[in-house]
Amino acid sequence: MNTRMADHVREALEQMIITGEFADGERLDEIRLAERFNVSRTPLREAFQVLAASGLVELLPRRGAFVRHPAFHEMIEMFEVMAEMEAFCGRLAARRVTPEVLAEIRATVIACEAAVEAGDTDGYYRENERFHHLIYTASGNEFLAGEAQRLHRRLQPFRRMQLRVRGRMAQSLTEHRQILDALEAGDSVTAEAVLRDHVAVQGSKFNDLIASYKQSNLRAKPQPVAMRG
Amino acid sequence: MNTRMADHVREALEQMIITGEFADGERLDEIRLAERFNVSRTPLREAFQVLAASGLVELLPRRGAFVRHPAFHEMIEMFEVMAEMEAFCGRLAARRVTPEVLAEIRATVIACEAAVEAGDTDGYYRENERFHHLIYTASGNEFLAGEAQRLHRRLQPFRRMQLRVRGRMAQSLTEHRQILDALEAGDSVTAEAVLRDHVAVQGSKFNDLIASYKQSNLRAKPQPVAMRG
DNA sequence: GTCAAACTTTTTGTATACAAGATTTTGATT
DNA sequence: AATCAAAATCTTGTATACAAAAAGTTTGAC
Repeated sequence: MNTRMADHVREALEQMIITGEFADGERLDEIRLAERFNVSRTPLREAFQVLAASGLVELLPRRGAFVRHPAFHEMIEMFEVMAEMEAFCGRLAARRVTPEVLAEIRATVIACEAAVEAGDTDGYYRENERFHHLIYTASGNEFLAGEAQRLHRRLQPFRRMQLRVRGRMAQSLTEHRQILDALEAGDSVTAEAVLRDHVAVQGSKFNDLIASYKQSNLRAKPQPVAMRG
Repeated sequence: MNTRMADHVREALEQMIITGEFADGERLDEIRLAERFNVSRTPLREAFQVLAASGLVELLPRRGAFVRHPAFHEMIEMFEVMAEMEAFCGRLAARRVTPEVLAEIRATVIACEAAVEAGDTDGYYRENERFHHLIYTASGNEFLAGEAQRLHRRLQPFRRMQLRVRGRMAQSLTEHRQILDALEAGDSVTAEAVLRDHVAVQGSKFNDLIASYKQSNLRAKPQPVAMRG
């Protein structure tokens, strides 16, 4: 357990930002937040530094901390990178995955099947997270796994939007099974290709994403180019 | 110009860590460093948070900030990811590069040729940095470019070690030219493949890296597994 | 009514103070 | 001499104080 207030505050703010509690460009008021979390400004400002490092807020010197939601094109860019990272994980995993991790992956696919049959979206979401996390681990490259997990986390809210689309869960499951098969067969080419398509935003997924992005409160407000970094 | 002491201190510490001024596992003494930089502990600690976020130091609650050099296998993992990111940049760049950026890339290759002929290692190093940075930009994916640059920066000292190896500069240059040709031809397959091999640590490069790693003062001290994250 | 200069209020960045948790030292005991 | 516990010392984490910069407000000239 971590006893540092700064860490606690960082986690809380991170969650608040990711769940869209602040509008894009909104200033994080040190004094109000300090009161709200019952801490002084010192740990709060330490939290700001970390949030800025992960890109969730932008620190303008002598102006303050401003929350920064990705513009639509930035989100597309992030998904493009995510797809490639997962594809790479899959390629490595097909060669390196251990029997233990493979067994765990198999278990999540079975759990996903159950969730789809039960129409349990939350359950599916949870198992889906576990599936992807395991793919990262299976790559046998801890650094890669860490980076993939970091980006995955960043995209969490947008992925959640996506899963709500009708029929998306069933299609996702089919792909999970294909990936599992490829890993079991040691087929790195298929594992890579299916994972890339699984994550990439293309075809009808693109239009679905536009729709959910517009509805969400994680939109970036359109701004003159000059104001953006 | 940034007037914040915290930022200045962060940059200075970053450079000191990257250039091997601290041993792996060494504790960063807040009081001594505060005196050295002529600041109080507050901005110093803000700098620590950012350094921790980028993995340069590890923050152990109520114990302090400890510098963290990558173990050899971690460095190999980072290069594996770097190779893949650059390969991806190359693939995208072959399709998306603008005439302006392509012209700049051409210019760096010419400058690299001059540096090799003059035996100017520093000059080559500088142009090499510019070349890779331009490849990232050419991908047309700003997020990808940012992440690639971040990792590139992290690997900076190890790459520098590598370039000192005899004959390495000339081989690097040949590959730069091949990459440029592929981009001009819009040949994404070749651009991707050559860039991957260009960055990847394999074959004789692996042995060279072992040698320079051992000599450098960026080694991680071997530790019982339990003590590592 | 508009604009800008001067003043006021807020807010940031940094220093300092202090409590609580680690670490080291000391000294007693075996 | 080795071991352990209590005391002393050092460090971290947080609160608070304060100077300087930014934002907001008033006043006055045109």
